[in-house]
Amino acid sequence: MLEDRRLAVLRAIVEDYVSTREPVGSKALVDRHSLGVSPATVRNDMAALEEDGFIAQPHTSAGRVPTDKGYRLFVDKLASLRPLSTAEKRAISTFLEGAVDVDDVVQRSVRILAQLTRQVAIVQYPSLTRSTVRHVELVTLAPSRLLLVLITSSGRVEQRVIEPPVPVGDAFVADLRARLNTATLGRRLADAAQRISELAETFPLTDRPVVSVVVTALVEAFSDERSDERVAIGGTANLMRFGDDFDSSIRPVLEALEEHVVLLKLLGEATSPSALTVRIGHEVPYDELSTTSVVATGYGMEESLAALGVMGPTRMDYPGTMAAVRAVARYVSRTLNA
Amino acid sequence: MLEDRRLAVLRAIVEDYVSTREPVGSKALVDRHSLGVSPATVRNDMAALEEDGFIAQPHTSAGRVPTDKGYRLFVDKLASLRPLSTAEKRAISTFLEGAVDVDDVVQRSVRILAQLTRQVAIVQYPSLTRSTVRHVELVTLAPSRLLLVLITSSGRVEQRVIEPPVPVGDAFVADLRARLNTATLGRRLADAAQRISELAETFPLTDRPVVSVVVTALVEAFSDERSDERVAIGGTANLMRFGDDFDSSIRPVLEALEEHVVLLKLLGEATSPSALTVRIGHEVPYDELSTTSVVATGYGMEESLAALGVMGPTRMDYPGTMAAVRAVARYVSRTLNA
DNA sequence: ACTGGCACTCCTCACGCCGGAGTGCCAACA
DNA sequence: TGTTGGCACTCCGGCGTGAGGAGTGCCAGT
Repeated sequence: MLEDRRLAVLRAIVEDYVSTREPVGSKALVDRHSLGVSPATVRNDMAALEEDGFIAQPHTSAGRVPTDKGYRLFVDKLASLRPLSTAEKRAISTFLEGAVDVDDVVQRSVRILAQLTRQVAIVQYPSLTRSTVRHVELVTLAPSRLLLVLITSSGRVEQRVIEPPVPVGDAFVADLRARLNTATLGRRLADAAQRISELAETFPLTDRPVVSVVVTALVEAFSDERSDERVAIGGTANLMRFGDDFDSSIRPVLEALEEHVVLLKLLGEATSPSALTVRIGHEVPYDELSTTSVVATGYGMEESLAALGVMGPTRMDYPGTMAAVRAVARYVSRTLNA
Repeated sequence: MLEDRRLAVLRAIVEDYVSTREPVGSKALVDRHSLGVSPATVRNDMAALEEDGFIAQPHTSAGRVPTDKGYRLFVDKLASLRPLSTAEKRAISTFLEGAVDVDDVVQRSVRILAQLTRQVAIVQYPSLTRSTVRHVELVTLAPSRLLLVLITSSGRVEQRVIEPPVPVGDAFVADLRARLNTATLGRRLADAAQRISELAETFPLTDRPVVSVVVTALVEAFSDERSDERVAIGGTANLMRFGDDFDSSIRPVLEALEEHVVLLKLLGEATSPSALTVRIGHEVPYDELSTTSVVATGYGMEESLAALGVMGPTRMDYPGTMAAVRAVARYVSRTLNA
């Protein structure tokens, strides 16, 4: 009972602080929430919460502000995901359905996510590594110039221009193409790379040099992780709403946004599509971002798996943000799968 | 002589204001520049310049600040492009040479441009419309599922998945592929679109429905201007250096950066690779951006033409910025052409 | 045409004051 | 034991005042 009320007080503090952006005092708290007790009682609870490190006061005799630990408890124990309105769901759904290819899906996702959460949104491009080979195409552009095209089940297309050491005939190319396809079709990329490396050895020695360059290029395309490293960003203008101190709060975020490696690390741990990862303040693995939180999750099916999320001030609307991130991830997964 | 000195005073005011960010007074001017006259004389000149609308004072008895008109005169008449150091040239050159494909060139350009100018850099992806068809590939993914891949001379690849109304055989696909290629190879995209529209009519009536969807998709890919509309952005963190008012100065820029259409319009007029376009303050076609300037230019050869530039406060280092923009454009053109 | 001097304007910053919100503590009460 | 009202205390933040300084415009002198 006593514990219960303290948690209720913490919840109220978090909610008020998130919406007002100002330290919240005992009086204001009982006014705005029906806690059924007097301010004096609340003060006692606050003192206890502060003792335990869940809240803090910026200055003596100012209102209380949640600490990172306080937000953590709030997220873990107190927050129920606020379900999105059907209008919002519809918006996500129809907006994503308009996408014409994978890139477009990613770009639309980042927009809708930024719009829903009113934070900075980050979406990682789907990874190739878990997807499978849908088709390998080998085209003669010129006698000693081949075009290699790899199409994956995730809908991504990688291409390479290859210049074999000696000119090759059409028949040879056709044969090679057929063999490459039978060896790799439907396999996972890492698996397929293995297969074609073996495949090279079944060719007569005279053809080896040509086969070798093709295989090398293809293996490179398989393991090409550039698309893993790509991210789309949106909602930068929402940084304005931080309203916080310029230098200590916004600059690091803008700088992080330029460093895609950093963003990937922030999204990094969130690989599972089922779980939401929430990093609050100092839990974020960069000191400069210690006043920001990251809410992320994985999306996609096994064959094209990546992460998306948002970045914002620790003082953010966790229930709403978490719900939005989860919802967008689900719809994106569904869209990609269709 | 008298006119000459007034212009010298204007130049000095612009330079000082750009570097100090503070209104500049007559005393400070004669101290920092060897004008050979007394502050009182300078004051007279200033009064005349203000009369003509080239400078203004924020408050009575404060220093003078250049107006948009003043900056305009400065860039038109007074500014000599400050040549880049050889170290900077080397940096641009080697950095761009490391690029592996067109996308990479664009992304590297935007980085180097942001770094050199310390402003927000914008680079439009090269346009397809002037490039030629290098190869059209048609692949059977499933009996009634085709993949269409278009490779252009600019190195860009567009792909579409097509679902023909009836299943098609491999022989038919091969024939269609051959015909598409002979009809379009080496032609400009707009031209090629024309050809294949005609091509459709040479097929027997029974095949028309299938041919039709393929042709439609290909024409769409030809005329697809999405790549025209794509832009890369960098140096957002440089916004911090504005140091100006948050809301009136930075917010509109951040918002513009989200609206790629706006950015394209800003770059829009700059299509010629030879000329620099400088829009100062109110000359920028958006009211919200009336405290920012845009320096842009075209880049690339005829077959892949686009624009790049930077965006910053009107109070920017025009000589340096213009030189950097021009230099990067040249190096990018050279890199793309190689 | 340029210069030095001078009175005037007006911004900026520092200081000090005061009000108000909030706290902690205590004594009283259920 | 937990809750409540009262009370003295703290300290932030806004505001008016005043001194200082940078800059201007004007005028008379060269």
